[in-house]
Amino acid sequence: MLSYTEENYLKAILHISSRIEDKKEAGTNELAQHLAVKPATVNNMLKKLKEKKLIHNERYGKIRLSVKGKSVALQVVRKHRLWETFLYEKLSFSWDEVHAVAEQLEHIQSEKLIERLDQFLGFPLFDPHGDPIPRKNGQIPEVSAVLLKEVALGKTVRVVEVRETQPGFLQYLEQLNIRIGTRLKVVGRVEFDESIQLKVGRMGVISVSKRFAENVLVG
Amino acid sequence: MLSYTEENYLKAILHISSRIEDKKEAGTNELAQHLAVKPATVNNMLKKLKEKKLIHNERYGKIRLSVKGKSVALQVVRKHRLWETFLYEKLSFSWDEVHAVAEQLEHIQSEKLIERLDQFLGFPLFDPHGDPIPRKNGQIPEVSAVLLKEVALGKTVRVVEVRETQPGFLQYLEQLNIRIGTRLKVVGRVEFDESIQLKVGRMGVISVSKRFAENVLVG
DNA sequence: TAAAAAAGTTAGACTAGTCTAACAAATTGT
DNA sequence: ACAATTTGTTAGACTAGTCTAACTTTTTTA
Repeated sequence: MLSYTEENYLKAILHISSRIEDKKEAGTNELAQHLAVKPATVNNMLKKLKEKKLIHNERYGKIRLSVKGKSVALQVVRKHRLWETFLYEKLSFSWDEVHAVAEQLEHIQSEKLIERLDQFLGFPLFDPHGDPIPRKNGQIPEVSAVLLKEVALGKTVRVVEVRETQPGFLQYLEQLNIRIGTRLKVVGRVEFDESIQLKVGRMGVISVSKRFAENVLVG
Repeated sequence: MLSYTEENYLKAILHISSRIEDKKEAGTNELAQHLAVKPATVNNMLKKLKEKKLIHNERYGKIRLSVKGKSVALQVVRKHRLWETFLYEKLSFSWDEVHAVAEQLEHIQSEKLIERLDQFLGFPLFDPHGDPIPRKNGQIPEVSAVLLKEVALGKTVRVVEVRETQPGFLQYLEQLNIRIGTRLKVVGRVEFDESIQLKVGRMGVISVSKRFAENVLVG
């Protein structure tokens, strides 16, 4: 049985190494920042995770999850996203409130609880932010989605997932009336700052930044 | 914000000191046994709890919760019992499975979560075991109820609680048109098998078993 | 009522997870 | 290419919670 802390390290490694954007392996500093601890602390923990064969890592080298480590991390993510779904759908939490509480709930140890919760929620494939919920066997539902940034002018698409989960961003989306499933039409592009003009549902046209368009996935 | 461990100590003190049977104050050994740690460990923790003004205790003296300590302990119990109710009612856990998982869930920190859970469950006053669920303000629902079995001949009473909540039993009650609030009049008793004759509402007389009468609380 | 038993306390040590400060290796940017 | 910067490592210390072993106080009982 892994500790709360160990689980968090594995989850953080998974998150960092599955960010496609840049490279694909986690480093000590990056991990430290992600977990809000000091690099020395990370280093210390890496030694333990290596001994437990949950990660591969050699001195001054990058950090990779072992098969076992990845499986644990995926189960933690599964629990996190199932709880988010529960909070959102059953307890009417708002989009931006679910994350913090799910951070705690994801560490509850009970196979049966998760099985039953999954069932109670109707075996959802995606959480309220549109992120895929790993299955019990570690499989991840496909998200055939594309960054809003990549969508051709004139196309109409549907919001499928939101990358950035900080409350401020989610509240902004809420304010713009954009949520999972909302239809968007790309009606313009501004070269100068790479911002994009969108028609939201049947409302007016709004302008969103490049950064915004990199954090919304559509399909 | 108290730690998981501190909360457990307070809860244990509350439990021990509210067992009316014997005396009413907790001792170091008793507490140690209840928490599955050594007396020395308890002693160590008592020092901390005393500093934080959560308990009253002097050298070689008994241990009592302070007002603040009791309030914390009651909230932990509240959370525990709400989660038990959730597991039982919504996730179909059985009577004997709920406790272990609720032990973990009771330490999740989120006011809102508990408020919403309470609401989601319909503000229950008693958990699946019939134990009262302390309210947000620390008030404990009165259990001024009596087993149907104990009711004197000729008396009319109202169903207050059902101890046994297995589906079969509940379906049986449904069939007899008995639910929370139903008026019952005890119109007869059979020595031989301790069964009881009841008049239900303004319907006819029925006969229920001893076992039945031990699982219905009235007041 | 005093010896035995039970209950409670203290000192000192260990583990997990964290920190700071000093140091070492790798990367980068002219 | 090599100095500067970034990244990673090590040693040593701290806190929370636990332990064992030795000790003290209180309670029980012969």
